[in-house]
Formats: sequence, structure tokens, C-alpha cells
Amino acid sequence: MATIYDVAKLAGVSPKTVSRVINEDPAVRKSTREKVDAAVEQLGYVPSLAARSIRSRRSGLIGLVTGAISHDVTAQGQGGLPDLLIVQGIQSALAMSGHTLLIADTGGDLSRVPDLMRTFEEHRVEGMLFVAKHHSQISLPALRASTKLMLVNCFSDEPIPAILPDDERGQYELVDRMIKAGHRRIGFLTIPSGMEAQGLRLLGYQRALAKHNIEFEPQLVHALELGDVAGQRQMTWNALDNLLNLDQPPTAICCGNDHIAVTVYGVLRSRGVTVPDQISVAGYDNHHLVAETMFPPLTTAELPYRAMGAVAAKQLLAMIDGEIIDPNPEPQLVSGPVCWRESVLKIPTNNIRKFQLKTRSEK
Amino acid sequence: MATIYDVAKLAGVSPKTVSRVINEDPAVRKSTREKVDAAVEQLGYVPSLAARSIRSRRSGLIGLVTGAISHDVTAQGQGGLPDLLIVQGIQSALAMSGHTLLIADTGGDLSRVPDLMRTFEEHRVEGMLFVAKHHSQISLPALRASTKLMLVNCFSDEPIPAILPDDERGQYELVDRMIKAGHRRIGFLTIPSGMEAQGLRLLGYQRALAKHNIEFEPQLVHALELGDVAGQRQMTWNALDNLLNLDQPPTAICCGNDHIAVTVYGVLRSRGVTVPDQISVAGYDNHHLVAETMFPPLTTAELPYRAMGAVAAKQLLAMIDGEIIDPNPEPQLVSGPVCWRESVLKIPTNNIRKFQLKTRSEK
DNA sequence: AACACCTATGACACCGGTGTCATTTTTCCT
DNA sequence: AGGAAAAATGACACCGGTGTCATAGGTGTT
Repeated sequence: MATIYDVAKLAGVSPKTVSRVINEDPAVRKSTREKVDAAVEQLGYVPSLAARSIRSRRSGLIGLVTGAISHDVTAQGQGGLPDLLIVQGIQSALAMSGHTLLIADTGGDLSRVPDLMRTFEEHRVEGMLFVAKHHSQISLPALRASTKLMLVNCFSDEPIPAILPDDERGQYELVDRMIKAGHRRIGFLTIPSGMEAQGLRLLGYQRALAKHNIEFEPQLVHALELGDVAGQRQMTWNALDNLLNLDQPPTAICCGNDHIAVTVYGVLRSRGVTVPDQISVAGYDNHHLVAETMFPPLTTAELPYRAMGAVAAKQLLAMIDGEIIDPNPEPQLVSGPVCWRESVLKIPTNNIRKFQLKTRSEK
Repeated sequence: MATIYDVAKLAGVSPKTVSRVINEDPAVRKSTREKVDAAVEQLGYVPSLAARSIRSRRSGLIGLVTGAISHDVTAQGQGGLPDLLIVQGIQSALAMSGHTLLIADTGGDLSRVPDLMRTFEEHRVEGMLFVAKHHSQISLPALRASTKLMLVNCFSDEPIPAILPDDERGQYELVDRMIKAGHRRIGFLTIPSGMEAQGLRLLGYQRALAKHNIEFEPQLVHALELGDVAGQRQMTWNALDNLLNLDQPPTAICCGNDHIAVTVYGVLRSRGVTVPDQISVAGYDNHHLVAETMFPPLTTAELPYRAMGAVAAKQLLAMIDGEIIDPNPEPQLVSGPVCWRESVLKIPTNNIRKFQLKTRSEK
């Protein structure tokens, strides 16, 4: 591959002059510039960022560590692929700044993170991002103090700046809107109880109820713990059975995420209960592929993944540029909109005939 | 940041000796190695790959250009996010070889590709991959001949090695299996007619019919052209209406992809037709998130995205290592399995009562 | 024409590593 | 102990650029 020296020789100038042309230094005579440009063209010369970065101390690289890519979509119904939207948000924000994204994947194994970050340090990245699959707490290996690091979708004991989804507020606004639509008894099938988002969303649910002076009834809340596809369906079945057989069944059901809502649709359908005429259903995540193609389209709260990525990237760039010297160690919350679709009825009904609820066996 | 010279001074040895220790050269006395290691530890020294790569000509970087990351999931029901699985396959294959993945995104704008590839050349990547959203033909900017490039999920006029899904075979095997399950009249709602995969899958469908001496009936095939969510639903509705009102309605319907199948489920349900009892439905893609959570779970042909990515990465590495001097310019086809689930009945029925099909208006 | 002054270019060292080869130190053998 | 062979280490140039400063070349003024 051609070097700056080859170009210099061909153009009959010094390497430094070629360097000037490459870097658009105005102090080059037009005729000289043309000679050099011609030589560059002829040789197909491309400058080496590696060589340049040695001197300039700027690699133009940003490292991203994630499990998002290798996310085993096959194995778990949880969450799924959408955290890749975070990567998308990051990517688009970085592209504009002229940085290139270096991506490494944990393959689901967090113990590989130190190695991956080490590799990034060897590449002299100007900053790093760590993107988690789910809103969760993590602990990372110690890095040199000068390393700019940003957590996305997770937080740490250490004072590392983090970007998180505002789960509490999202659930609050969704339930608030459902109550305003007339619902007063709202069932809640939550994601597994160990998950960070579960507690926050439950708080949002309760805050919305409290705002409207509706008493919180624990019997309306069921946590769907982890399990395989069949297990998930069975747990959903049981929970729904429980809710629908209450003396006063709920007029609406909030699901911990959109995939639970899919299962709920299926179970309700096989029991002859129609959505939203007989009961309303809402999700969480706004997993577009799912929520929009479901029938009826699903009302849900959006997890603002892309926005979180963009915010994180911009903040990291500001840290790199020295604009933010001492980042706020408190996680920054990003909230998403409520996506109101047809699965929630504005005027709630509750015309589920009891006899339909006796059937128990599935298929 | 500490350099090899700092370490050398602190350890009381020459820089070259430090280099030897870093590179695990066996010709270093144990006591010397320990001194150096201690200095490395104390200074937190991390070698610079940029400096190293200048001399060794090996950057350890692989560039990946894609629209996958910035894929606007919101806008289109087509395809969706799963091409990211290709990235996943690539990533896992590369990680094992000690290469780091550099990712750049077109943001949906192919005209940015030359710039992105240029940036990769500046980073002196050892090879590049181009991943397309859909099986399609593309044309890329000219690169220096020595650049190792691999196309994934697309092909080109130029003799660039490519990895493609075997759409024809996937559809063939799916339909073959459906016929073996007893179906002889199989409707086909294809993806838009402009798409590469549409023609190939139609060929597979026809080949399967031919194998079993079933005449191909064009009236059973409807192409669903592009449109918004509502338009898609309307087109699906019309096509289904057409199929179900035939004198001999099909006992099964193949959908061009899993998302069409979701819509088909919805439409059939709103017309009171049950799947699979009254009619069987199959998809294409095996979009896990969708196919497995649907009720009943969807029979579909898998698009082997992850495998394609892995194959592409391995082939690229082989090219880099000089094992493949002259790669086959013919695209390499990767086929995926049929995923047989409950949406296709083994013994087909056709007990759709005609009067159910008169209803026309949706909601 | 002589001088000052500004502009364009080049010489050279340096960034942080590594390859080559010479030199020093250690080991082993008689 | 002395010397040869082997092992360990170092000196130095080089990879492909850029920063610094000196110098050559051109212009304008009187």
C-alpha cells in the first residue's frame, strides 16, 4: 500500500507537503496541490489513521461492549432483540461526529468484559460504552481513571455515568391514561420479580392508582417468573384464570412486556374472550414488530431505546471533548411516550360471561 | 498514557526487552520478565495497537458496513430487525480469531457506503463485509484490488464473493413437507414482487408441487405489494377473501414471511376461521420472537442468518490468511431448516363454511 | 537594484512500537 | 579455570505519518 513517501516522490515534493495537502492546509500553492492530488489519485493513496493517531493521540474510535449482538434470541422470550436499538441510537449519534464504532460482544458471558475492554484500550479508543440487555445493576472491572466510560441501560455501584429508561414514569403514564379512559380495575402481569424494571413499573402502576384514589389490590398483580415457552404460557394461563374468576374481574390487563401481551392474546382467544371488547390489554416496550402487527394493535409504553443510545453517545462525546469534566454520577433517566392503539377500550366493558371461564385445559 | 519507554526505564531494561516481554518471547530470563511485569503493572501500561500495526501491517480490524443497525423498524413491516443476526454470526466467528469488529452504518443511505469504506481503509482493516437488509442485488464503489471484501445477503455484478440464503430450497422443503402432510391445494401470499427472494421462493414452491405432480395454479398465488400497516392488512384481507372464496379453497396458506402470517392470523380470526383446524398457515424467516409466541406457534422456514454471518466471517478470515486465493465468484448458498410447529395440520381439513366468508368489512 | 517581508516548502526529530543484528552475559564442558 | 556455545539483552533503524523551525522563493516598496 502506497505511503506518503511514495506520493511525495511521484509528485516531486517533500512528504511534509503531501501531509499538508492531505490535511487541507491552506498554505499550499494551487499548482503544488494539483501535482500532489494527481499523485494521490494515481497511486490510490489512503492515509493511515494508525500512523496519524500515534502522533495526534486521537484514534477516532469509540468502543462499545454489549451482549446485544449475541443475544440468544432463540432461548428466551424475555426482552428479545430491541436493545439493539440502543446501538442504533449510539451509532447514528457517533457517525455525525466522525467517530468510528468498535463493537465487541460478550457472547452473554460478562466475565469476558475485562478482556474486551482491554482490547479497546489497546486500540486507544477515546471512550467506551457498555450496553446491557435489560435495565440492571452491573459491576465492571476497574479501568484507568482517565478512561471515559458510559453505561447504558444499566447502573453500577461505582460512580460511572449511566443512562436508564424511566420505567416508573412510563408505567405511570400508561396506567394514568388507562384510568382516564375509564378503567378502574386493572390487572398487572409483571415481568419476573428479580428484574429491576419490575419494581419500578409496579411503583408507577401504584402511583397512577394513588393519583386517582384507587385502592391498590395485590390480588390484581401476578409476577410471571422465568420459564420456557410452554411454562410461560402455563403461568400466563394460571394468572389470567385467577384474574378473570375474581368476583369483579379487571376491565383491563397490563402486561409486563409486549411478548406477555402476545401470549395473553392467545390465551384469551382460546377462551373466547375478545380484545378489547370484553377486556382491554396493554403491553410495555413498544416492540414495533410485535405491537403493530398484533390484532388488535397493542397499546403499550415505549422503551426509548434509540433515544437512550443517542443521549449516551452525545454525553460521551461531550466528556471526550472536555465539555463535561465531572459527569453527574446519578443515572440520567430517559422516558418514552405511551403508544395508544386499539387494544384498550376507551369506555371499558366487562361482559365476560362466567361460564366461559371454567374451561381449563389448553388445546 | 505510559509507553514502552517508561516501562523500560522503570524496570531498568531496554525498550526492546519490554517488547519481548509483552509479546511473550521465550528468550527472556524469568527474573527480567518479573521486573518488567512489575513495572507494567505499576504504570498500568497498555500497548498501543496503532503503533504496533504500523510495523506489522496487521491492524486486527475487520470492517462491517450495514444498514442493519439503523434499520428503521418503525417504518416498515418488511423483514425487520433479524438481519442483525447476521452481524451476530459474524461477530462470534471473528471474536474467536482475535479480530475486532469495526461497524459503520449506512443509515439507510447507500450513497454513504464509499465514505464508510474509505474510513475502513484508513483504519487499515484486514477485510470488509457488506451486509444487506434483504436478499438483493447491489453495486458497490470500486475498491483497491487487494481489499478483501465479502457480501452477505446480497450479490453484485462484480466478481465479489457472496453468501446468500437458499430461498428456493427453503420454500421447496417447507412446501414439500406440507404436501407430505396431506395438503394439495396451498395458497401463497408472497412478499412484494420486486424482491429477489420472492422469485426464488416461488420457484421453490413450484418445484415442490411439480415433484408431487400437483398442477401449479396461478390463482392460488397473490403478491402483497408494499404499503403501510393498514394497506398491508387490506391487501391481505383481499387476497385471503379471494382464496377462501374459490370453489376449492386451499387447505393451507404459505405466507411470504412471518409478519404476513401474523396479519393472516388476525384476519382469519376476525372472520371466524380457526388455525389450524380450518386452515393451515405457514410463514417464512422463523423470526423467533414472532413465530414462537404466536398462537398456535407458526410453522415456518428458517432464514439462516446467523449461519450466513458465521460462514461469511470464516471465509473472509480464510481469504485474509491467504488460504483462499481465488474465491469462487458464484454466491454460496446457505440453507436453513424447516421449523414445524402447530399451525399446519398433518391431516388437512377444509371445513370452512361458506357463509362465514361473505363478511367483508373489517371492524 | 537593494531591501524588507510574507509565503511556500523542506529538513529533521519524534510518536510508540518492532525487526535485525551486534554485543554482552550465562551456561556448559574439558 | 578457561574457552566455546548458547542464551539474553541492547543499539539502531524503520514503520507512516506530523510538529517545529529553518530556508528558499516570490512580491512590493523606495
